[in-house]
Amino acid sequence: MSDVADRTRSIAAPDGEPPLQDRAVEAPGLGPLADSLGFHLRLAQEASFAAFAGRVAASDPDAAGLRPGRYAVLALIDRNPGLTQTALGQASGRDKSTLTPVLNDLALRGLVRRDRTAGDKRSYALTLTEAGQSALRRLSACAGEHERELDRLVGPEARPVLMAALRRIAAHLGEQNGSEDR
Amino acid sequence: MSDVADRTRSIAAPDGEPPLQDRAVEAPGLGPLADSLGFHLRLAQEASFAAFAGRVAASDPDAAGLRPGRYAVLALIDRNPGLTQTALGQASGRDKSTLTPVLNDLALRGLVRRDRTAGDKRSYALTLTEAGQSALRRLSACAGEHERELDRLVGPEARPVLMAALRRIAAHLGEQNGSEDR
DNA sequence: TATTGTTATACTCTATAACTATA
DNA sequence: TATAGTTATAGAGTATAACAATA
Repeated sequence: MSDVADRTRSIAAPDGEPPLQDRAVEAPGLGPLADSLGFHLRLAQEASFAAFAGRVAASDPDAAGLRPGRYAVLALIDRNPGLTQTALGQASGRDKSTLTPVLNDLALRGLVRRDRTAGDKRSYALTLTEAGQSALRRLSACAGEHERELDRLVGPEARPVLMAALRRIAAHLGEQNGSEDR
Repeated sequence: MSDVADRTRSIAAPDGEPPLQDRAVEAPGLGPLADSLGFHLRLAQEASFAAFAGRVAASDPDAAGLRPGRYAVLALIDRNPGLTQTALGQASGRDKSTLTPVLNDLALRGLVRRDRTAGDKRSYALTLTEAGQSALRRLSACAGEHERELDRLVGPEARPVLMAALRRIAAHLGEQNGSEDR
């Protein structure tokens, strides 16, 4: 425990990794993370997120700032015109307070309209403006390319397996956590 | 386009979703997101993250605040004792400046030691303290349970397919984005 | 009383740029 | 000049709690 450099040289490589010397200096090993689904889920999600954002920014300078989260909001409103912010929050798994600044931003960009509903004067009916629909079309094109790239990487046989696994993880773990009332 | 409530009632359901009426009111449809790998990657990752954090908090009140990111840092240091902060950043895909507060926190908790190296006086050699090793053991137990739960959800045949797919996504999309110099 | 959306506030995670001390 | 780590700062994303308007 006294000689750090020495310990660095004498790391064992128990499971699944090539036993290298000086690995800490050259290329750190992942240890137990190397075979962790949770860890790789995070890496893949981050990479996917960044790739989508990069694709959007590259294809349309105006759409800068329309990250995946905004795309999801626009797509959900487009698909469910007239829905309320609370419903949108439930659909996207966010608190209603989280959506206020998001919708402010989207309304300020002229992409989303908030109309008071006739029935319940507390809530807003959310719809896309013309500009919002056109922005969504452009984002959808990027999303389509992105999805095709993911499909290409994953491969046609693995895709349904991957989707089913992701759905099961989200559904079953999501029940336990975070779904309290939101 | 004038009657929002009417539009809400007349949504078509092109691909893969049950054609429901009043869906915006009852249960918003996901539209193109329903079959999106990227979207489900995000949902699954968030659920996994929350489940891990919840498990840690439940099993050990002292470990509150040791989220998955901290676990990864501890595991990487344990596996690569003596590595520098820059190397740790590269291994975990974060900028070095991101790690400064993280390591401050872990050092303050008495879990990580930063020793000046003999060779290069600019860098620190990172190691776990006794407390750090014991904290990592407890976290690893939670991580193990978490991984087993993921395995159970995914199923034994799908697991290697899922891992391979996640690796490919992270590796191939990660190359294009975000890997500039970090 | 309960619910919709807003506000105030705070916390986490992340990054860039400028700085220091070394190299 | 270049690198290791820190600091200052900023921004995105998230949440909780309290509030006003409405139900």
